[in-house]
Amino acid sequence: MKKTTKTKWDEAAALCDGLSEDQDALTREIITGLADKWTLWVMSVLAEAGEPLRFSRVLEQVEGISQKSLTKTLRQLERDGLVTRKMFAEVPPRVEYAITPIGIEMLDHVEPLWSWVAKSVGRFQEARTKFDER
Amino acid sequence: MKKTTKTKWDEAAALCDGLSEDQDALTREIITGLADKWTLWVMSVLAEAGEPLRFSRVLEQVEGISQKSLTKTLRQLERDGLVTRKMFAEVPPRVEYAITPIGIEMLDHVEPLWSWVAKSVGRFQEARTKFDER
DNA sequence: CAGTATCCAGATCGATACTG
DNA sequence: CAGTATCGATCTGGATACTG
Repeated sequence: MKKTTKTKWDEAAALCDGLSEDQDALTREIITGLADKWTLWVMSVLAEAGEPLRFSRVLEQVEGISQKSLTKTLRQLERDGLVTRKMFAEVPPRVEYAITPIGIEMLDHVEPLWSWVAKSVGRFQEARTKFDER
Repeated sequence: MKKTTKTKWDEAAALCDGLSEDQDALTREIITGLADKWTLWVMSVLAEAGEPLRFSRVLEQVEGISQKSLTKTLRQLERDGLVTRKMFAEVPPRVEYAITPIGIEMLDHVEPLWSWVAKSVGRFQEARTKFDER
């Protein structure tokens, strides 16, 4: 019973065994980062724009985000190579952010999961209702 | 430029538009929950076990988790219908947790993303190195 | 055994004010 | 314009102690 391959999960587990401690931790960190409040939203805004956007454009399009959180989110994304930051030596200053190819790849891999959750949301609602009315 | 379909992301966006506010929020919440420190680990332990596990077995197998965090994680998973909790009226008490079919589906949909990140971890390391040495 | 209750340290995030 | 600095409310998670 324990040795049958019940889920595709085992494949991922095998893959992880081939990673160093650091790499495994980084993998987790990237996944965790994805679920941070604003990360996906910011990335999708940049992806949908299809062109570099200034800080203030992003700030507008990601409704509800604070300047501070946007700065932090963009720095993290830049750090991981998911977006680029280009500064122009002008007055007033101009900074443009754009999604990178890896960033797009990332979104493409997140999308199926997201879609599945969205499609399954009815089942989750049901589960919660049942749970709550006990 | 803006009207071309550049990413699969647009599909997900379209899907989300068909959801109510509540459903959209719940979708996000499920995704966010996935990235919580212990969620995936606990789920994969239950999936790999292939049979119900007692609280203390899970506590052992998820190294480093505290009792409190495990309780919280399991409650959330139970609430969303991803694991079941079965209590036996015995002394000493026995409680068994098992992954549900939806839970397995969920893991199956997380796995491709996880694998991609694991495979791409080298590129992320590179990005960070470059970022740090500036 | 399987929790709950309590305390506490650290992280997070928004709001606000200030600067090159 | 695009940040940084700072403060405070909120949340998170671990350690510890206690209970049906």
